[in-house]
Amino acid sequence: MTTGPPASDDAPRTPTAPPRRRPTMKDIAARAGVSPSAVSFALNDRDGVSPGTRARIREVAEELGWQPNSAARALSGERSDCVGLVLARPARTLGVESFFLQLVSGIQEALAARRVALLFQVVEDLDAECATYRRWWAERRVDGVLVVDPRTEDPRPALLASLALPTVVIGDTQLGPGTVAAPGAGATPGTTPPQQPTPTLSPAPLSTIWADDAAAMRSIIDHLHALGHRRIVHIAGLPGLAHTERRVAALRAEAARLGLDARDVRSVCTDYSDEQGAEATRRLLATPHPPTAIVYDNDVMAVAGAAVAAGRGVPVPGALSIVAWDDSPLCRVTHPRLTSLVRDTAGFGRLAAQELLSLLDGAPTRRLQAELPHLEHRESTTRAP
Amino acid sequence: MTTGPPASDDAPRTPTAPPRRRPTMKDIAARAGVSPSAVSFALNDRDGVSPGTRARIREVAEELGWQPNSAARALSGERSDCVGLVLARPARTLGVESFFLQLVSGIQEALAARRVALLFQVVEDLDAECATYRRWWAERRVDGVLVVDPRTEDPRPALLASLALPTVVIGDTQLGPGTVAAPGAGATPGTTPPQQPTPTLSPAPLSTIWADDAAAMRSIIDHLHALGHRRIVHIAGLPGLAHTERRVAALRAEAARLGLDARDVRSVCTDYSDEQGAEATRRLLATPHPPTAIVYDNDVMAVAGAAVAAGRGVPVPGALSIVAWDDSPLCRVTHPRLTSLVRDTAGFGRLAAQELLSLLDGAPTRRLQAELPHLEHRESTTRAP
DNA sequence: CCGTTCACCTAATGCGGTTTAGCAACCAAG
DNA sequence: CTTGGTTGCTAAACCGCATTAGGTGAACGG
Repeated sequence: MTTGPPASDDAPRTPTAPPRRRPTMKDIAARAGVSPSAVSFALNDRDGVSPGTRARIREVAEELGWQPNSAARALSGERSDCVGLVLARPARTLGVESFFLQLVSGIQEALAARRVALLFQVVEDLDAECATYRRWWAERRVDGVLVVDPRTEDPRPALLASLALPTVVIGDTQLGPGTVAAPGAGATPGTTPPQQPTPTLSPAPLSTIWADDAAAMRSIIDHLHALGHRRIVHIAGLPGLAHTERRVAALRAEAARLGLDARDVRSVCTDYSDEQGAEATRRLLATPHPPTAIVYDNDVMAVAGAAVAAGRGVPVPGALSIVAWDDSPLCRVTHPRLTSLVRDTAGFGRLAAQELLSLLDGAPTRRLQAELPHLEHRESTTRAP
Repeated sequence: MTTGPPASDDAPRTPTAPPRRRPTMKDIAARAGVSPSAVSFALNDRDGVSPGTRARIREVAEELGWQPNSAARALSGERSDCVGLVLARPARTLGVESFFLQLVSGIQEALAARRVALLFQVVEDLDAECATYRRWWAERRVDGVLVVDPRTEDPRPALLASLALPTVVIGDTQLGPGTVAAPGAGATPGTTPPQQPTPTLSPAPLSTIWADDAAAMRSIIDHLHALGHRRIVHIAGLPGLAHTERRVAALRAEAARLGLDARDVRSVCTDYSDEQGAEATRRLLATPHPPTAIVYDNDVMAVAGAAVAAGRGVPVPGALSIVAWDDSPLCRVTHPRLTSLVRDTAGFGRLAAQELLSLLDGAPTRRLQAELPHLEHRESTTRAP
């Protein structure tokens, strides 16, 4: 025995209790009368074991309730069966959005099926997020990571590539409509143009799950335009985020297409907090020609905005139509209930996690498009006054 | 073989890039001209190394950017530097409450300081939660766990005790005021042999962080009572949860103390969802003698209830006062803003995580009381009509 | 002056798996 | 009856770290 002190931390100390030592493959081997290697082969579906022996080993393993020691696996197998997710949001905006827990819930569904665990970390900012990746990499904690809130100038893909951590970006770092075939993903080596020195030569696979924000924005604007709205403001989220920029660009493009004035149809950026959503709404309603419709980039700001309107005596939807990007129970508890863009967030997470598992299996990188969201018409939108 | 191609997953494939193999202690040893054991001693602050050598080794480790391989540590050191948190909530009620992300955020603060990671899992129900603990135990994934949403009849403490997993229960399984010293910690009902020599010999340490729900409920009821309210309904959460039962009991006791009729002051259980919160409110307002004040067990139901009142033309707080248990931005975006019970949820999580770390260090189990919450008076409560 | 202690370091072992090399038995072919 | 190739298994090395048992030289005490 290597443990000098008689009782190590979680060894069974009570002699009365049944020995609760976790069974190892050696135990199985002894019980089945074979060598540990045979057990390893049998349980990992590798050949070199006869069907009969395999069955017997499986039986004993079952009987003993054996489960692989993840640390030992990680040490020799070079994989930890663990993926990471870092959420970098200032504490202030934490915990109000329904988005993340839904996303995580979907992610887990996909991971659980493969016995892969999720390492989760909440940090304050992007620097801390990068530090977390470095630490996870150095400690071999994770096999890959899921990246959320991609930005227009995002250091993370390059960092993760240099760390050789398989990655799935949830959302898209690209501004364009996303029809380009896997530009940053390092699709096939050899054809890399020399202009981009390192990023194309990515040592780590990186896939992207993208949502067609432009199409979604079009559907919202078309809906409002059809209702006669001509002054529409988009209260956006954090300006650095790629999807914010995409939505802003999409709004501008759509306004141009419809021949609407850029002063009447525009975006205002916020930090996603209820305070800034309310403040922006207050400012807009105080202008001489207030918008007749406001599109909010999340549910919390939409609810906050609706409250501001109510507080100022601006009837919704009579004088102001409201659309929330992202549905949640919040949008249904207000009065009137908010028209909102419904996305299958859990499904989004599931898709991302499945893609990461594929990458870990060696599948080629991809750009996957998430299901198109749809606009759920409720009472907060109506004809322009 | 897990990977078809000969190159292993994270071996440096690009000759141009610097060899990105993670440095090991052996590398440090070679570079510092000592044996690997000396490196281990030096980096773990064990004696047996001279100050000079120790400094040199530290320097080299720093220079190489060495970080311990968590798998190897876990394998030999018997600790994974990882703790687990399982959230068992039906998907429907997920992601609306602000509570969990705040809690997790606080937990991480405490864990990050000690380089302990958090394994996070969202599951559907209690059975799945228990299965997760078993799996984590079998796979040696975690050194300990944080348990949330304790119930009155809770199988988890016994399970975790039998698995010898150090545990901190966030909230309290007890119904009473909580002065009893950790009674349910080591009791394993089924396996207790008749001799039973030492009941204090608990197989796994279990600490509890408890919040004084009774005092909190008293402060709310006293506030409402002082405002003249005599018909007060408490729209509670899930009936199985210990804190729900505590609040219900506290309400009953307080009503008795104030000499209020149990038909006028009572609790109604829900599942925390906005739907049930709204439905309960609707039913209450339709009775011949509707309550003049409602206390909601979470923010989402409170907002939903306020919306129902608004929809039915019941002025808040004119005809109905509303109190939300747990503050969040939600309570500030409604109109009027909701009076709510403010707790330091992140602090709660921090405390729990610190306690778990203490347990892992071998500290004795404790019952810690969380900071008392306070009632934030806003516009949703006023004198009874 | 020699045995003992002590400080400092090295060698070796084990954690629980995976993986490669090797070995015995069996079968078909020569 | 030997040869060569499978088949089915075992032995052994290894992953990166912690730990324990040795082993060396210097200081020390008698």
